[in-house]
Amino acid sequence: MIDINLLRNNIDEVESKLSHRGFKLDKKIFTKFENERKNLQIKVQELQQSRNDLSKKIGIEKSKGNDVSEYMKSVSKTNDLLKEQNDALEAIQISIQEFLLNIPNIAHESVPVGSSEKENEVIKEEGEKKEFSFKVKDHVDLGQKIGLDFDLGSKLSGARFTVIRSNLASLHRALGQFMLDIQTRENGYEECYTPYLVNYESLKGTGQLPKFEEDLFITKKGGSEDSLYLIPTGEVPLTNFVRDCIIDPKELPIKLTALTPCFRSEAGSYGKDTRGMIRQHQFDKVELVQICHPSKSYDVLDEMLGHAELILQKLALPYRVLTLCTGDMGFGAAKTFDIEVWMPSQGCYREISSISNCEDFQARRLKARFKDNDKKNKLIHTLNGSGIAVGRAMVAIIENYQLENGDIKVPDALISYMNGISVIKASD
RNA sequence: GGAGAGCUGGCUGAGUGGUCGAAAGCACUUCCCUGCUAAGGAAGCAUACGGGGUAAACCUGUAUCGAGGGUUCGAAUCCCUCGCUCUCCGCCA
Repeated sequence: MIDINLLRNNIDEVESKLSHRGFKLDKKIFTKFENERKNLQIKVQELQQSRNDLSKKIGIEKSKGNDVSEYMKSVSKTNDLLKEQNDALEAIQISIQEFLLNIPNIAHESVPVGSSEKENEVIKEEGEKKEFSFKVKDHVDLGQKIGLDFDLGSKLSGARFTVIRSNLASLHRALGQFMLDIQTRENGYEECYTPYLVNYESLKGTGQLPKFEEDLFITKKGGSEDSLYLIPTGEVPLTNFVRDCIIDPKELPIKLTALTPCFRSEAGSYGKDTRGMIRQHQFDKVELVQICHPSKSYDVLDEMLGHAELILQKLALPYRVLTLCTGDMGFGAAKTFDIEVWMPSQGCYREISSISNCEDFQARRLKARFKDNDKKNKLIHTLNGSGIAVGRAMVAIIENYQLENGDIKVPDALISYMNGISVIKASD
């Protein structure tokens, strides 16, 4: 949520900045809401004041044994008027709140302006792309021989679900453990285990709700109206740790990580990446979250990029880093780096990690603050990133580590996690 | 699943219809005193959102005692619904 005061004071500037990300700000309606709100609020508060004064007087006079019927008459008139005005005020406040909740974050000034992924800026390319002396296969062809079963996933659950078996399942597990170990032991994050089902408030806090409900899976308790949502990313539970908290600045930065499954309905992506396990309804990811002082968040963003890159470096996978342009960023982000890994079969890079600084956008929704030196409560900044997506990392390994006979070499960094297995054999 | 107890400010905890945003203690901040330490004294000390003020200081209002609704001129206090916590029993990975 952006600061309402920005809209009150600099609405034209906000409008122009939001237009860079393809968001049309309805200035007229906001101004109308605000004027109404102001008038109503003043009226309501005046009425409340006079009711409070009168009620107090009634108490005092009554205790003296005086007649209070005149006061009673007057206060009941006030109350009728108050009820009417107050209802109107509540309605307008809800409208304003809804309006605010649907506005995306404002991009940081360093973010390139653009309308689509084409305008994203490549910052760097790292790692060496292997030269293959044979015709490379994609992970679908390779995977089917070593335990990647799309048909079975489809039978159990439907499209975009996959079963992984045998040594490949071990590799998948090894990847998750490996990443979590790096992030905790080398990069200093606290390992967390969190719920995978979260409530409405949590998703509102990180920005998925109310706007993006169609991207989520919703569950219902048997026989109950209450619903819980499957997390679309570990960012949701981890970032919500600080919801409704006033944090001692000595505790900042808070660095959290968790290996969680992620559930996404992928409602808007029919026909995209239907082959293979690039885009699934369910996938695992090691999430990194930092809660930090506002003055530090851009340093932290760079630092977190390094934390994600480290995984790719240790796995010796070629990758590149992009700064997303204004038009390609997520709803809550002020600035986002994407890491893309090299996929030999497609001859292109595919997203494997995304690291974002949300500045105070989530913190405002979360009411996550810290006590500053001047003793005022100020909003903290939140950052999140993948460190990194497990399923896509596995796909990248299958493709980049393939041998001519269809076997997959296990990256050196993972062998110890694989009980010494160094090759996943297609012939087994 | 059954039975019971509870939810008040950073914490402990009083408050069962009126002048209560809320006693008291702890913690914290500033000041005073005492040559250190310890102890003592004074004041301050919730949050959000408004209005005034060029702005800061400040002045002022409203709301908030788990959440929502109700009764009432007036609710922390009474009623209803929900959430959460704790204890005991049962069940269970």
